[in-house]
Amino acid sequence: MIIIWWVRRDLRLHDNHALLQAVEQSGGQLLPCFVLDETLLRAVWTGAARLHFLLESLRELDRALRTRGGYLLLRRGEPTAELLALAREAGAGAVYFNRDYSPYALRRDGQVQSELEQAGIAVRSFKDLAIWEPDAIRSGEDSFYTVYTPYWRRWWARVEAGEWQASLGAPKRINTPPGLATQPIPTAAELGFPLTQQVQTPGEAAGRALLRRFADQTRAQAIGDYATARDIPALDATSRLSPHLRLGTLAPAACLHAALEAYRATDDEQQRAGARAWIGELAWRDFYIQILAHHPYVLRGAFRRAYDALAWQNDAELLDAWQTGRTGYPIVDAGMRQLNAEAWMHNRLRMITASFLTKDLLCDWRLGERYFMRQLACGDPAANNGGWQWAAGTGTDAQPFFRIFNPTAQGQRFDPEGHFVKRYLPELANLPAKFVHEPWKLSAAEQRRYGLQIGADYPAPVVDHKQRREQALALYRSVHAEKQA
DNA sequence: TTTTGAGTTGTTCGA
DNA sequence: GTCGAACAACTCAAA
Repeated sequence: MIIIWWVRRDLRLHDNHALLQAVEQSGGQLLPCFVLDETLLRAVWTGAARLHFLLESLRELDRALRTRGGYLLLRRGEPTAELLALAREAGAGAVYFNRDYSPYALRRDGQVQSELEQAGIAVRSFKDLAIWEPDAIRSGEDSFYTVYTPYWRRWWARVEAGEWQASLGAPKRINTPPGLATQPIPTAAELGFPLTQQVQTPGEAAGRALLRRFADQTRAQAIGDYATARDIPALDATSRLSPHLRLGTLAPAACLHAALEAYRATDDEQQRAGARAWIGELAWRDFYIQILAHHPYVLRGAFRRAYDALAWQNDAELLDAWQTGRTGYPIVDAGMRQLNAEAWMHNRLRMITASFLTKDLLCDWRLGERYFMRQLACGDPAANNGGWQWAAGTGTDAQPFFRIFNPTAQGQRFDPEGHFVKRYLPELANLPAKFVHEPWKLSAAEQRRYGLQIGADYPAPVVDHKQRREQALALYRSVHAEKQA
């Protein structure tokens, strides 16, 4: 039987559950098909960087398929219609794909399943995107967790108990019938999304190489140092795997497998803590996938609905200053300029910039959420929404609302010498460490000495943190008072 | 059913 | 400069 492998956000040949099953069941008679869905091209959350990463990874996937006797079929249009047409054209008896859990994906996949089955075509889907799927981790009451820590305990207990197993490997030989209609893979620019960012290398080979670099016990010790070094943005101490996990050029299962090897290979408690911290990031990913699957309304409003009443100011000029990295707070601006330049931002900076937009600029977290989605190669609705709601204090964990990041203190704590800030704000290059996170404190003479005129070469702070902090506290208190009323 | 302990990542203030 | 307490109340999860 010929089987269609419906390629979605699993752009790889290794460790791919739907692909492995499809090859096994079809004896290699496989039609790998990606449907470029016009709905996604029109979505407000789509950005050039992620589209570029997707398309170039598809190009690489096609090349990899060709070395094994196959090729990629690219279709454009509505997935149900395209898959149905392809199945009829090629005489395929089944469609296999890996499950996805966003509201849009669930709706789309449900429709594909029912319409194809009505047409006599079998549909099978597989766990692949998550380590544990949304329904898999339940509390004692058989309900779903909404707090991370107990979720993590259960998640990790099941892994440690050996309940989790990956099926790893790649098909050696694929036989795709020749002569089927396929379209050339376009570039992002050809689809109306000119690329302006320096995006990291897409594709499966790059993803696997990054994981090897990060997990390699003998050389980098990167996983082992992760727990402490990951907070220093000037260091290259994070895995940089987020876009690969977003588009599936690397398997989450391969990540967990590598991290468990590192974890089990040592008795050194710091090393184990580092590995566990990184594994925790995979659990966070599952956690927010699960939150979105069970509470799809979070894409429209606050997880804790009372916080929908927050009266944001949404000042357009302040939002623009934040987006373009011109707030006058160096650690915030460096983070935003990293995002704009590279379609990626260090996690510590994501927290700092998100806190600043919501609690210093008093802008709705959804404005930041949308901007991140457009700019990030790794932008994922579940993780991005979870992160923003956490920063805004509207989300799953009961973060005290008075936990407001101080951009100066955060800079001094996590970038004490200003190495990171200076990399993205060259105008601050001559400043001594003492001033690098508060350049507005330079006297006129010092501004001349260091070649930096505040207000001309670099902006004065657009808001006063101390004052805005009080305003944010009052804003959140007002919602709290309303809840009591 | 009731009770109890705890909750990713922080800041400020005053001793 | 360092340290500990205060900053609120609420909800979740499990005993």
